[in-house]
Amino acid sequence: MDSAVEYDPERLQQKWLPVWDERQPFRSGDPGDDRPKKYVLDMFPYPSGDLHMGHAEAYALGDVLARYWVQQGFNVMHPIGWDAFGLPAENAAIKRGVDPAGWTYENIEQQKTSMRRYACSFDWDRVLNTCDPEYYHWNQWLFLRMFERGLAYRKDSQVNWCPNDQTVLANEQVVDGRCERCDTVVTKKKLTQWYLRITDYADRLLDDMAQLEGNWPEKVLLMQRNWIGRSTGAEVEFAIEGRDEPVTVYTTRPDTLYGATFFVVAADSDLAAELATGTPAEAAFADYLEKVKQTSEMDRLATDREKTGVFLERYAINPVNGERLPIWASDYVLADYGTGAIMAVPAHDQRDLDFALAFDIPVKTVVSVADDGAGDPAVTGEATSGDGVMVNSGPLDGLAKDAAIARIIEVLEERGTGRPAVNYRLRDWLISRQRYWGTPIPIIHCPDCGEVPVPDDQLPVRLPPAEGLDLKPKGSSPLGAATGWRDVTCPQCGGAAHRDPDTMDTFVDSSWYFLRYLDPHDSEQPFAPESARQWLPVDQYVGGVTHAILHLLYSRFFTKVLFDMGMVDFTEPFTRLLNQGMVVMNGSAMSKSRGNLVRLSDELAENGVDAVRLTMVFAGPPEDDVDWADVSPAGAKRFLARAWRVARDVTSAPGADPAAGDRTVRQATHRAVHDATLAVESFRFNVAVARTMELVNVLRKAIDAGGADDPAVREGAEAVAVMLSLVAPYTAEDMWSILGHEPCVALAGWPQVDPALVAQDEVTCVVQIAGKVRGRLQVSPDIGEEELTELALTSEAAVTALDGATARRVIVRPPKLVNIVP
RNA sequence: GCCCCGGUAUCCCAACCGGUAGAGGAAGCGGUCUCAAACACCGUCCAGUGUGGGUUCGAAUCCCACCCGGGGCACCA
Repeated sequence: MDSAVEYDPERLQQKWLPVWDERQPFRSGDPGDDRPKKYVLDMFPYPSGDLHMGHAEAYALGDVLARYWVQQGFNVMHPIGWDAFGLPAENAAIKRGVDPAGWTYENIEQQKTSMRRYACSFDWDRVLNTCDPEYYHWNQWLFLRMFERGLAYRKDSQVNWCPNDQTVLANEQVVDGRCERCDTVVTKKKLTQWYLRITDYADRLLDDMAQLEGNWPEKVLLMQRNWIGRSTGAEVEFAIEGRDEPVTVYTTRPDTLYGATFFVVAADSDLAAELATGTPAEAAFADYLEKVKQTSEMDRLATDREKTGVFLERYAINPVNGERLPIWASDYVLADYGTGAIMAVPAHDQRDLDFALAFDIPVKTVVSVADDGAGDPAVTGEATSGDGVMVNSGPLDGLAKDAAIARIIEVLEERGTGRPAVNYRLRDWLISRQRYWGTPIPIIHCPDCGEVPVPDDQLPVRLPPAEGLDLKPKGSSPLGAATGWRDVTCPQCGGAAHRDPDTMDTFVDSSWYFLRYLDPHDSEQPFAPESARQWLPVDQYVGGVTHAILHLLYSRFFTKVLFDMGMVDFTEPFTRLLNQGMVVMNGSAMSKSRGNLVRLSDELAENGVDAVRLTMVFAGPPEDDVDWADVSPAGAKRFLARAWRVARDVTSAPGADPAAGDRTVRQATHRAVHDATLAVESFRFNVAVARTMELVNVLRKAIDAGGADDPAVREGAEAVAVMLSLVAPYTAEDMWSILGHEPCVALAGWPQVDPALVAQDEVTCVVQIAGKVRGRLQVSPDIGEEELTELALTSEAAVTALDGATARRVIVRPPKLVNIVP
């Protein structure tokens, strides 16, 4: 051993990083590796600046699992890459007047260096950057395959527009009416944009969640279910007076059709405009529409907003009873859900009731709600939406809700004026972005041929250099100004044409990156299907809950499309999901403006990589937030030093037979390993660490009591080194070395547990009298029920309590408890 | 408003199927080391599990109601 007799994290980091770089213990691509596979995936980072505390937590947690599976003898693929396209990088580049590419690659290099030092078990041969042409080439290729299948299409519609970022946003990127990135209030704009037909997959996205049940956080599944929002009901056709074509509405409550007293069309729909034209209400409608357009998305979302609308002086005819229903235009009906028109049943729908009461429209009860005293909705102002008995509903009278729904659908189908229908909240995924730093959409617009795909052999369509382009957001893509890039000849007719100037949403990049890790340099295909069969699906995915809808939903969608294309043989990409919490400070998110930012680099300098990693893992359950004010990296460092000194103080030779050692110490070791194993497998990493600490305490005491040369102490110290290798790789490696072993401790193998040493020799049995602990017995763990009863009844506590009487009842739970009820 | 998760010592957190409430850490306090201090080491104090009811021989754990905190959904017909 050298002169280093004290624990020095900095020294260990400098000592071992080069050794690992040389030995590459985490390579996963070796042919002939016959270990069973595990694919452990961390969500890849965005290269905006250096790594921060949030990265430190996420990657520490993922690494525990990856390293654990390696120790358990698996061939673990644990890759890392960079999600390198996107607005933050571009905005930062604009601010500094530099090229987004240069800026991005510099950040990637910096993060890569930090990441290596942070010592995660990544396979560095598999690194990918989504902004590399060799990556986005395959974004374009996949886009074209979707285009061929009709899954990528262009349409003109009202889209979400962020006035700050000057680009459109997907529905998923609008949170509470604001831009997910910059918090600006989102407005609407009518634009022709590219969409991916994710709605075609709505049912499968919903139904395949059964595969994930129990392996994904319930919360995430619930959020996805809500987001997809499947509802079942019926379409009903209403004839319109003075119009040839009927108008179809969607309703989940066709049973209440007899209760319809008016009809509403979305004010901003084409249908509303058409119906208003030529009526006395035309001017009033125009005024109203103007007002609606000025209402921001924010205000529109307010739940207790007053109902507004305008009567169009037109009537719809109820197909079941011929009643004339006045047609109103209102903004409480959405143009892009269902058909943009509804039948209004005020008695049994709160929104319709609010509207009816505001405009003095009759309310007609058709469901008699059970005798719970619910009054007439028109009087109480409370619509009754529950089950009940149908009344005033012709052939439906007397039926309950479900029967009435079935019956009315039959009636409508017979007459050809209705049918069962399913609707979704989910909308198609808008992927066009009017920004520079993204994947160019590989379509050429030709005046004669229309939308022409760029031929595969001309991919990738590379981004033109940013130099000379004005990247400032101005509502149209900067690429449109790159004339040399934009103007091309049509691949079909050879005429003058131009490239689509938009770039793809960066969520396209991350929707399939887990497949590209198989071979990030494959120049023939996005990934090799046979490699996918070997490695996929991902066994363990680790990432923040912020992506509960967006990224995870899109990835699931892409996977199903790839399945349909025959490129993968599974339908769900991520078998198990762990959501880690955030790192906060004094209960709130860290931010510069709040002044509560903790710099990762400071923490690493102060306490070392291992102590920071340990702090993250030990703070609590991984899903919980880590409050940096509540944890103690200094304490973590102290513990690591204690553990390290235990190894230093071991004097027995490597290979000494532990069986010759102290049995109590051995029991402590085997129990610690046993418990830690269960804890890691169930994501209770903090508990696994606590068990390791406990063992270190035992070993310290044993050494201080003269056991430095006890082979059982060596056995324990080696177990500590291996267990610590999941969390504190530098410390663990050095301990392993001090204990006389060659690197790498990461490959040492998880310690075998001897069940005989885990079992207790003797356990304390509690003797309760009427549920209260009154005595204790030392008994064998496999004591029989009868023997234990006998022992308990003759124990001092029992004899005193019973005072000669017979127990009324004796509950015996060997070996730990006897409860005597006198 | 609806749904989900959580409330255990001063703080962060453990507690397998209901069976002795405490594993681990932090802070505090006392001590050892030191000229002194820091570090380190040793020892030690601290709760009856948010509140109220119920089930049970027995409840932190199961059930009901409520309070508090966090999260999700919220004109989707």
